[in-house]
Amino acid sequence: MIKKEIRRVLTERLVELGFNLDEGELGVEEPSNPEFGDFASSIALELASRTEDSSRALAERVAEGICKDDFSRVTVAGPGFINFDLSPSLIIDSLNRLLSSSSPLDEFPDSIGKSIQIEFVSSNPTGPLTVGHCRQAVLGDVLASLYSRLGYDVETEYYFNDEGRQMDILASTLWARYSQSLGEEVEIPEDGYKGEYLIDIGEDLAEEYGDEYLTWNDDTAAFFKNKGLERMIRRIKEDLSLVGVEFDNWFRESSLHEKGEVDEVINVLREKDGTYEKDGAVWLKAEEEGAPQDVVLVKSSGEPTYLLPDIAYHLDKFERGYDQALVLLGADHQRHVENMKAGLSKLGLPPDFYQALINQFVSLSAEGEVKKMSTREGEFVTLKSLVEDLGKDVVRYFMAARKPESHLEFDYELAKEESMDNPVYYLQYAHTRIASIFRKSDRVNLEGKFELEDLNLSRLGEPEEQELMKKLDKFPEIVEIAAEDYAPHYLISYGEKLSSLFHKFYNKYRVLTDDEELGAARLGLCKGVQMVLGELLEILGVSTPKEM
RNA sequence: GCGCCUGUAGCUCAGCUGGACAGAGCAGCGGCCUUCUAAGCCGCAAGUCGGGGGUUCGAAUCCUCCCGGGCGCACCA
Repeated sequence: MIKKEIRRVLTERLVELGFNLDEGELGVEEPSNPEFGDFASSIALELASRTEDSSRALAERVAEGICKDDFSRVTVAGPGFINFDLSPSLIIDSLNRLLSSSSPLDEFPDSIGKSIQIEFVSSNPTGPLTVGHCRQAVLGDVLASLYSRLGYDVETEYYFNDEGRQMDILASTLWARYSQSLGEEVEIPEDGYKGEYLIDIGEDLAEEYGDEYLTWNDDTAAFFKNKGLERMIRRIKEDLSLVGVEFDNWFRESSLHEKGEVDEVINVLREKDGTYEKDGAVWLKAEEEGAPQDVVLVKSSGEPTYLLPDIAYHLDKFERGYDQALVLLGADHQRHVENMKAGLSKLGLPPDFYQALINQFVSLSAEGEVKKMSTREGEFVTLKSLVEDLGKDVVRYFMAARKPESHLEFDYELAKEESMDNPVYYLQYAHTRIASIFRKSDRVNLEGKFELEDLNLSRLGEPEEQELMKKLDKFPEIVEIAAEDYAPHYLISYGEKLSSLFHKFYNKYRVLTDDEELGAARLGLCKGVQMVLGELLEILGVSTPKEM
């Protein structure tokens, strides 16, 4: 990465001049105006106040001493910006490194000895997954890919409640549906789950078990609870696999109770003076830890609230040895996050262990198709219907395209009808076009490989070619900051820009030309673009078709 | 009322840890296919970055107030 190199050179020079500053703190920008070079630093503007010099004079002093080998130009502009123009050889080296590596992210080690656990979706098995869950599924899955590319040890986990009131309601509703499908006059419970999915499962069970369970008793209740849970989890897994998401672990809340971890946590919290009793309930002293107000851990009925097992769950994660636990939660859980932090802080966990990424809701631009879809499905648009209508690639792309903390307005019309204008195809098409060129080229063997030794990349002198090479160089940094900022959408912005540069290049120049040396160099450039775009699409979980 | 998120072109949104004249896609208008797939390219038009103050050499970006939208403020999960 050239940017890192510039940062290093600049830091070195500043140290030489007697400044001591933290590495990485140094600002290096990519100016929007090409006149200001490939990279620019405003460091002199920031540091000038510490010296006798004007910012302009300081910039000049800094620039003077910078080794010029890697740059065709180092200039001082405006009030004291230092602008760098990269030398062609530096850019070509970068492409050369890419072409001789097995992946654009080779520079990241396979393992950095850090681990992150990512929990997402975690919807309780009482209904089908919706578009909201779908966004989270995609975000979580992409983040997991990003971290694993960076060398983290990554584990994804789905946490679900498998007992308690919700499961009882699931059981009684399912029993009612089962009975109905056998012709019995049974009403579903008032607070039951009304969606059609339980009718299907009820019918299934009726077919499989006949009238064996028509009488409601403890055994029947247990039977439908088990079956309901099993079938719902199966459906959730099926839905997730439709968008290409698979979890490493499925974690049952009941296992925490079985192992006594919930009781243990409340005891530890008591010991650490983190709780008190009021009105027959046990409260967490959350306010002391920065939460807006104290919250109930154990109700006066003796039942734990949702918070307590979740604290126990995260202690469990901590004890499993992860360095960091990231949880994706919907906007309505913001308060819960504050309570969790308070609870974990009382337990003495490191403050940065628990990380929550709050994502805002998804709304569908409600026209035509969408409305039909929601009446068919009941109250909500399901993940399944969305993917069946639009396909995995489109859904994943759209769900990852916005920053998580923004509302996502899913443009259904654009996603569905406009195959021509649909942005997801734009990236895929760039990748496919390259595949097509390779098919036409006799320099490329069947595996898409070609000889690198005789590539003369210095033939790539056109501005479009230079731009492409520079852009390719930036990919690893994009992956890094997308992971750090929990911002998968950086990949989308970058990918659209890279594809755009490629399409422009493709339109203006021919790759396969009579000038063999030039053609070979351009094939090399195409290969680089394909490697980066392929890696990017793979992280996003979007396919790379050979033909479109 | 309080807290979190959000308000950028007609629409949907980018804008990297504040940086040098604000970007993209869609929609609109006008061009480009005997040559590697036109799912593409080129051009035109379009914005007081919600509004007012402040910090700074420099603000869409930081602080503050106001206005508008989403979510939350349970012994629900």
